[in-house]
Amino acid sequence: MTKDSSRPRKPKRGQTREALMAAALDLVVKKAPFSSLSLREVTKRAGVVPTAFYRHFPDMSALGLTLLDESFRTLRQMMRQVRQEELPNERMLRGSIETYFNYVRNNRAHFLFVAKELFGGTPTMRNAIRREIRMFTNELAMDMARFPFLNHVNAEDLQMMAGLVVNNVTALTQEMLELEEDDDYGQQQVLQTAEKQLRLIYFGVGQWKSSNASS
Amino acid sequence: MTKDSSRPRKPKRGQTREALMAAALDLVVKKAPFSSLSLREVTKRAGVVPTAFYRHFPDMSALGLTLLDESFRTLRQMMRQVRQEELPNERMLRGSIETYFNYVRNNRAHFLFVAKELFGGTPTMRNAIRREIRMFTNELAMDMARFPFLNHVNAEDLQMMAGLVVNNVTALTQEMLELEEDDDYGQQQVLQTAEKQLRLIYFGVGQWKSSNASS
DNA sequence: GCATTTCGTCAACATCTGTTCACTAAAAAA
DNA sequence: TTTTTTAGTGAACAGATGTTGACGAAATGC
Repeated sequence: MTKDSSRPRKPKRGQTREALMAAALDLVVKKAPFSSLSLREVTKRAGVVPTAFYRHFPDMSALGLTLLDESFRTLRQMMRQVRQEELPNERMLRGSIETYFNYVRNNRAHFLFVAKELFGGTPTMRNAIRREIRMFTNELAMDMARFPFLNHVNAEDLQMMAGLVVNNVTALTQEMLELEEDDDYGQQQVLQTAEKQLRLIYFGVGQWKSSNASS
Repeated sequence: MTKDSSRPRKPKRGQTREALMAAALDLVVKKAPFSSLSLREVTKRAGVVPTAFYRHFPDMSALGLTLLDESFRTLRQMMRQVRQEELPNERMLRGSIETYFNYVRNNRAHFLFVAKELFGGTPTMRNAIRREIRMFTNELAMDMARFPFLNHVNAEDLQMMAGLVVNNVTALTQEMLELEEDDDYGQQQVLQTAEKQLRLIYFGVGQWKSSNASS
């Protein structure tokens, strides 16, 4: 009986970790929130046996945190790049927005993952995400502090303004994620809305007087 | 053999439906998103046997939709009440905000449920929620259209402005829900931020000129 | 009063879950 | 090379899951 002399049935060795992460991300995109994925489901999609999972992660929540880290690592570096491009003014707005939303478009899976975990995840997960968002807010506030025309605005109010921007961009991102991947018209629509809304905020900021309580 | 002559072991009859809904809501608050609740879990907490579930709902997702309806029914009526209280101006802001956030505080469970389903739920669920939110946005835009000082703003831009407000209030609501129920300081903080942010938007709206494309 | 429908219980099923343990092929270290 | 460590497989477990069907008590209709 001619036994099959070549047996590279599992030629991939050392790539299982990445396969697991990709599988999980995939399932999140086209099925359910991460919190409701089962270990077996993920391993099945990754093409490995369930027990192989434990060679790479102690449990599902560890996978989740790793995925979260991956999601934000690339996002952070993009944000840094956007921030040091130009000094902000009304003209810069459009460019930044386009850069950001293009990034969202090209990293749909990661954003979907984060969006679903922002509320559906474990407390640990939720806190991690909120910490990142707060960090973005802080950085934005610091950037704004460097504008001459915002000199008279105190730190607390700068934080408030940055929060307003971040809240809105977050909401628009979620709106964008709900659209079909090929719905170019809808995406353009969201982008235009975003630009207008940020410009409106920009106007409001110009009118703001920090010291007022009720005068 | 003295048999127990009184056997009111399950004296509650006809209240199971409410018990199931309450149980589900309870579990959502202190455990996990609705999507990850199991039928057995819910019935156990409701104090009934799993099969009793089917007397009231065909499956879990039906329960979810009912819960969603309940959540929005009370919210809608409150919004209507707030809207017809006064004509909006800067002074009205504080009152409306307080009313709204008090309502959030008193209906924590329902809001938590909605927040977690907004992204974690099934497509059906998500669409239902987004439709409600869009309705609020539309109503707000219609209210704004009645202000004299917004006469020169076209319908599309009114929609955009209303969207900005709703986005932000939604985000702040979520922030509020993340706080402990007895964290009075934190809640007050969010409320103050909300007021400032809405006032800033109010300023921006005052500066807005609809017709401008780039001039 | 009796008949019927409503509504909850109980037992049982097939399926899926996370996790264990022993085993082995491949890769790295010696 | 030989040895050791790494990273996969496979069988098996106890428990939880959704759903079925037959049964009975309470509520309702007549």
